[in-house]
Amino acid sequence: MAKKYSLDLYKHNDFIKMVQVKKQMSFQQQRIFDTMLSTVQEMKKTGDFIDLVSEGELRMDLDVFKEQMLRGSKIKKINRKELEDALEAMVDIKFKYTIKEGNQDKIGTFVIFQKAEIDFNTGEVSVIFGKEFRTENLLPTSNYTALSLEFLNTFSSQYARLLYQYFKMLIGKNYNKPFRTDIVLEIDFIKSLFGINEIEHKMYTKNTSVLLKNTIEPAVKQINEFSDLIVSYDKLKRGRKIYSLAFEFKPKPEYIKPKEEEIPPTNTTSPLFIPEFKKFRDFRDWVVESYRNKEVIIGPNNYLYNTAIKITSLGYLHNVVSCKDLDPDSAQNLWAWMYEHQDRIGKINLSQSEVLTLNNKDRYLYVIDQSINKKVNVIFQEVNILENGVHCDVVVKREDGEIKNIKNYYTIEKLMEALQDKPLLDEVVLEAKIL
DNA sequence: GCGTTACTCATTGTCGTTCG
DNA sequence: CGAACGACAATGAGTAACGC
Repeated sequence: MAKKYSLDLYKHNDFIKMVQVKKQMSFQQQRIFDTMLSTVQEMKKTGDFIDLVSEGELRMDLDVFKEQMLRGSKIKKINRKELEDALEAMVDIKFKYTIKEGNQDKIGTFVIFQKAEIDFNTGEVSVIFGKEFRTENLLPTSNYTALSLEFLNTFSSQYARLLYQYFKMLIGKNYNKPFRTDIVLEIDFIKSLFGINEIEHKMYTKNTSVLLKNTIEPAVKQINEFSDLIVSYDKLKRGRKIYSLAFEFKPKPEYIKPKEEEIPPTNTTSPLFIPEFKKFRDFRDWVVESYRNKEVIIGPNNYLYNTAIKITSLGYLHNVVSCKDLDPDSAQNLWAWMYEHQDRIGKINLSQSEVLTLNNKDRYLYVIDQSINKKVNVIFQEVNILENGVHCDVVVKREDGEIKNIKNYYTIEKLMEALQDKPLLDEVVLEAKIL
């Protein structure tokens, strides 16, 4: 087992230590314990936390503490009675231990918090640790992951709390780049994770299926229902014996989004309706006003198909790919082009095929018409780039209005060379054939 | 704020089934 | 055959919602 999980163990050790402490707590005690940890984390985040832990005392801000108590909980307000209960629950937390190493054979218990006090005048929650309790066991949480009280407090199953925190630790802080999204856990490991032992939970040690049904199953159900994770698992069997569970856990899609979410609002929330302008001046003023700090067009004439242009806060055109403002001449040309192609404004999610089609519509191609075996001019309608990204199919219109296809003949590069603004007469540029 | 009620969770246990 | 599984029930503890 040590071999199998060696990758994670250094991180897990801290966590397991924590869990073993936690498993001895009642549900309420777990809640208050987590509240305390997240208060510390929250204060560290805002820089308000003064590290007094080495002296065996911890001071927390009462408002932050209350805020954390409320997170994810159904209660709307914390009153004095609830604070009293919380303090009582805290001081009641004990840790039982057994040592059996070499000559040593001891059992014992110690309190984790000797004293917990709220001073309403200074607005402080102060906690004094029991002498035996090593504070480094308490605080590693801040190193592996931020507690998600929001979700933790929606769970009514204590195993859901433990399992969820375990997965969160493996995923890490970044939803988009999870540290891990799957793990195989041996049943013995799960028992230690949940703090299940032979003396206190006979049936869970005797009968694995009962263990799974009563602990893992409801925990996974609650995590899937209430939290930001989706969890599934497979039972791995040796013969009939379940020896391990293979878990898969991923952030729910709606929580991975933030990156994508940032782009659409800046790009597509632009005015949906684009008025037609008869005067260039009006057009330009409207575009600058509507698209300030936003991308306005993609792949305009003479630019690469994926080059997006945006309007800077000062109203200048700015090439997003090269990160440069356009020089005055280019800007003037592009403004003129945009005025001609007003339907392109705001469409910034176009594919290469769409950009080339829109940019070249109604230009001319000079080809051989096989049906009459003559060279003719046809009008470019549409291009579809093939999967290889090099060749393309082209849709053209004959003079009589009939639509024809040129399949897989042109490369994109050759097509661009072949397209002309005016009909050609005698020169043969290329020998593309239409049937 | 208090007591009642309904519900969920945690744990143990029984019993029949299945598969090695 | 027997070990392990799985369905189901019983029980106590804890919690939330409700009405007074």
